[in-house]
Amino acid sequence: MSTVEEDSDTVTVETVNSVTLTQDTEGNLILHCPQNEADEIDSEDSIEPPHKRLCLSSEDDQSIDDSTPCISVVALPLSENDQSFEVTMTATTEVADDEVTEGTVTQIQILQNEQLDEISPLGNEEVSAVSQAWFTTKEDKDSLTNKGHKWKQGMWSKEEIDILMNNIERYLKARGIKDATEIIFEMSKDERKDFYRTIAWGLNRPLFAVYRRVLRMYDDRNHVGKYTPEEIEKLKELRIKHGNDWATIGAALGRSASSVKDRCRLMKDTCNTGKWTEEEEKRLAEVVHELTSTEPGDIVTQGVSWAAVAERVGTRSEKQCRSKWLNYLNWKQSGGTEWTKEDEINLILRIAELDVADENDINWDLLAEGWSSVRSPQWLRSKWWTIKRQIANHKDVSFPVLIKGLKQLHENQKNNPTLLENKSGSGVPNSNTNSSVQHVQIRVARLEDNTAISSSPMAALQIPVQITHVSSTDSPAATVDSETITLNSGTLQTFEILPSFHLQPTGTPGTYLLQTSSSQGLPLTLTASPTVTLTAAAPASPEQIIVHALSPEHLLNTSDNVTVQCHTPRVIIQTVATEDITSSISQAELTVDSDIQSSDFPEPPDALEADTFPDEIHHPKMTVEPSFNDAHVSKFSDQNSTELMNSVMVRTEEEISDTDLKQEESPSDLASAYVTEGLESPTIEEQVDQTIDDETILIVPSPHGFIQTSDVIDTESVLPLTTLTDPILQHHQEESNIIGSSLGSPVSEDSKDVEDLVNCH
DNA sequence: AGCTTGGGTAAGGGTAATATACGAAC
DNA sequence: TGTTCGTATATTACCCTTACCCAAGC
Repeated sequence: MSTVEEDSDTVTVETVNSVTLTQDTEGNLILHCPQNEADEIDSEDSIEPPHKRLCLSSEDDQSIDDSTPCISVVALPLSENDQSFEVTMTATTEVADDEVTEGTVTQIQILQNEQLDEISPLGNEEVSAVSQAWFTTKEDKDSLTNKGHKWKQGMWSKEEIDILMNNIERYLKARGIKDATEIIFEMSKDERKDFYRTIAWGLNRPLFAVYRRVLRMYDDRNHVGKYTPEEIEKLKELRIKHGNDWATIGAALGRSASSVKDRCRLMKDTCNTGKWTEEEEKRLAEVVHELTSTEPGDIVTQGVSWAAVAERVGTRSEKQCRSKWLNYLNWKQSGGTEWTKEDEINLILRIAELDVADENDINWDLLAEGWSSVRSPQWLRSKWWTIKRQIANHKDVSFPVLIKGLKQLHENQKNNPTLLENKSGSGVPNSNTNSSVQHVQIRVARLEDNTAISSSPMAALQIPVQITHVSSTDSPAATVDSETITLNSGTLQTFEILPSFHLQPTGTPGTYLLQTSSSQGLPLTLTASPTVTLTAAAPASPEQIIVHALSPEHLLNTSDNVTVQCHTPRVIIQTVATEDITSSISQAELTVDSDIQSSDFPEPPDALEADTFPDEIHHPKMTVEPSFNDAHVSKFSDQNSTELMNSVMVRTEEEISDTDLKQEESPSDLASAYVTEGLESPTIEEQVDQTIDDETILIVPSPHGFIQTSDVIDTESVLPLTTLTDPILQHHQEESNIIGSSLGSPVSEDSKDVEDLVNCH
């Protein structure tokens, strides 16, 4: 296991078997690693594996700063024979630029068990106590709560699912089992003895919740989709025949038990659909008040047995009753007022004031209290959901960042009422907040390997690419001409983090489609022949895209001229060579000396849920050499003895601007700059205009990506290649309403936003 | 016998995405 | 008057928790 010299920037890391990084509810990154050999002996048959905590802290910070990522190390039990090593970055840390102290150097501290409590009283114990205990009763939970334990409830995040899938994958690998369904559905309890406990590692969820989640995920009769009329008919018959034996009904229908149970809940022989009659509404109100012992006019949002209500109402299902009551009737009855734009702004501000790190921490009951235009806490939450969706990548943005972006959005609208007037004048309703959304999307993407790439001769050429996707729409302060969108300081910008992307082979050797997740259609193609070419696929967005290509060293060494071409208009491509970073900052070198294959790069959640697991996992050993500057955690491959260094950073646009200008002024400084050919160079003015805002570019690690902080890449290391004019914008002006139709992604929404704004002028 | 472990079931509150209805503007 | 389009409302597939149960092992 690793040791640390705390009095310097350096870190000595010994070989570790396996490490998984996860994130707890406090936002801490938890690095899970197996026992080392000594530990394994010590801990044999012991109840708790040894725990080690890796803490990332800023050299000059006084305390644990909010902006400082904290990495915790927790020992993760693996099979005894497994000496392999794997680093999986599964947590995301987002650090607002303005919270970052420039020049901070982050150290790694790896502390032994006895020191854990000094870092976090909850920390590791919390993880094990919650996720390793099977508890479902209220008493069990109360007991844990009283002991100070907290755990996550509600919907599983993408990160959690990634951790879970990763754990399962490792469990399977360690036991040479190909298919998890063998364990879940075929093995006896005894045979799968430690399965759930093992895969629950790193998840701050009750074991029971993990169990439920796994069953759902692997049940191929789940997620079957909409029920056909034929299925409904058959379901009715089966219901009569088998009553509430959901397992039997489900088996007969090829659906999961919970699915048929849920579907039956929606069916009532006497159920009406569509608009509620006055009579029905009256009845619903009477029943609700009667069953809750309340008076007409009282606000009732909780403690209602909707099944009982539906029973009494007679013509509606429990879901219909609940929905009608919470979203309309109760509010109407109690003399509620209409929801206005001011309410919307108010909601954002109020949520911001709560200063919660996680949306799950919002107390909607409290928030809704005494707010006459709020129909119910549940309604308010759904309202929040629609507001949230103004941010295209809201799912991939941390909550604080999202709030910040929304605040900016609305402040801008407030400060620029002409924006709304203009929009109104051009036929766009003011209330259509979506059309005024402006985005700056920032992401740190990871190189996603896959089987197809692995089998390709070009697979070895793995180029970690950081993409900073800056999408900003126009504002009255901005100038729009036929070729460019120039952003002035008044321009509203919202930052978002794009999710991970994958490299998809196109069939042309060395050419990959750079594919983002389903909701993120980033129109870029990465061509990796001996050169690296980034090509925008049409239709591109009228946004700025800043691409940081972090070239593996072997690539740099073997190819002097890495060419980055971007045919997307107004795309700023910045390549960041590993050595640039190395020379300019203190950093860790992560050396890989055994294979890592596609299996080390988990499939996206969708694919995971479809049970697509790699058959083999290779665990390269890793050495971390001195001066691990920051939280650098990467995926590695030695397929070509590649030493990869991925880094994550937080930069301001000013920094980028500086760099860009520097680049313009002294091209000779481009020690590792890659020449761009046939591309239009941006004017300095453009660059300044684009970056004059004191806005923050937040670049955060994607799950399985890398961690970064502000000082990882300095201005010297980011080398702009070019900016281009925006053909898409031209396209917009030539034939509007076409853009984005084939993308169906937030990018296309962005395009539309710009289009709307352009039309205003 | 009683407790613990490792599940298992049903009920029902809830979420998120989509479909549909509605109404205002053109 | 008809069409279009944005919004509100309704629907529904799926998610998650709670409460309770059970059997085997200790």
